Amino acid sequence: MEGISKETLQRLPTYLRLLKEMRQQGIMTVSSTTIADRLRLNPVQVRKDFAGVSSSAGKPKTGFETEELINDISDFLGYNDASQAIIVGAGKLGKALIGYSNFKSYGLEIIAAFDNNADKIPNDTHSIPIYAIEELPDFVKKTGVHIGIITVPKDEARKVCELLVTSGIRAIWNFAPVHLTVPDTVAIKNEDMAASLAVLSKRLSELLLED
Amino acid sequence: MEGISKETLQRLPTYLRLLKEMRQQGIMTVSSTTIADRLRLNPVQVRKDFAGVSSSAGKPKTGFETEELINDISDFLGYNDASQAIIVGAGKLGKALIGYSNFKSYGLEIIAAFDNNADKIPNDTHSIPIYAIEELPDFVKKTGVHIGIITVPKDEARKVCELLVTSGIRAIWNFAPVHLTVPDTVAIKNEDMAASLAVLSKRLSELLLED
DNA sequence: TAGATTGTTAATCGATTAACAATC
DNA sequence: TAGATTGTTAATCGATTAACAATC
Repeated sequence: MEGISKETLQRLPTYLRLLKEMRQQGIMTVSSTTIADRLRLNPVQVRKDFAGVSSSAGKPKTGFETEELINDISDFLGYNDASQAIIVGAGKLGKALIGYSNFKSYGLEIIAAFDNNADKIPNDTHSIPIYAIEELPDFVKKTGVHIGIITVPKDEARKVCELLVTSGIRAIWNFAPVHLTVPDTVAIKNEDMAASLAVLSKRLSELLLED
Repeated sequence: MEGISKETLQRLPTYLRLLKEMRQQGIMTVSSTTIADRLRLNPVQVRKDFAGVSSSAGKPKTGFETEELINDISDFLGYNDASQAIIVGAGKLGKALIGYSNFKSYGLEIIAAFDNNADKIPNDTHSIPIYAIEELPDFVKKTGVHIGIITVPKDEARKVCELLVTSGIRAIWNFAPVHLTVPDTVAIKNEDMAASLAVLSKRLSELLLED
């Protein structure tokens, strides 16, 4: 229960995707070796990760039941009971995330968007309402929503973050290119494209040197 | 030079942002303690990270020169000579990334987009051309572009990835919710929203339990 | 000088992996 | 039975942090 490291936690969604893919192919049972091969991981690591979240043991010689693993991991990640979230900033990135239908299968349901120019924004395609940002605090209080997603330009991000915190939001997913900090009573995940890009670029330049 | 861990590498862009912010405020010199406080890190870690990328030492009692650090980190990350990239998939997310003007300051220049329905896509706002996907291999060969960004729906991602690899792309930044694997001669970064969300959700539920 | 801050060495911590007995 | 695969203990590896002398 407690023994799950952050690293394990981050691998779980990847396992889940692969397992679902395998299930679709009619694969009923899968070994840690197979999974490790597909994901370029160590089989011992895979087994340890599974042991942390799944009560059902694997069988020597056969491996794990695909279906059981899918259930256990989904449960552990809370994919079966979605949490509600609001998003602030209905620009391109905001809309992309709103339209990203997969979120629901990841246990996240975006129920409303907020924007400075709520009235100017054509509410095409999307089924969720867009409100003026002034209505945010009341909305949060009324609905008790816990998660806020920030997709505003970087100059507004800090202000929006504060507003979310004072309104009672308890978890913030920040896509603006600023490092936001919050009180200890609030969880934050700074989604840092620049950091990802740095890793990729570095590997690329190593590869190019090898040629 | 080689001594840079992946973790350090990922922290560098964060340092850089903070340092630039400070420079704008006219702060000429900064201590590792100050930076650590702002970013919730350990000051020793900050100093070690700096030592890995910057030749200029800090001065006891005063700290580091903001400007020098900015230069050294920017150089190290290659932000001063942008790499060219192409993007495959000009849907909402693709357009959001294309329009994300900040990339250039991160050393990434997106020079063209490719899409199944290139002709149907209104090439609004954006200055880069959108081509049919069939033209991708020739384009890559002609321009020698190294980096490919995948923003197609998940069912097409694998196919697109293969196309990129066979066309000669050497680094792939994948935003589709699939775990892609590539030959060792190609660098890949699977941008995994589900993994980020898992970490955030877990912290949130821990917080809510504390209440 | 006294005090803040540096750079570095050593200790700690945690995650990954190797080794191996158990078992289907 | 023989062989593949499991779960777990111990060894390894690497990153973080504590301790501290050096110095502006």
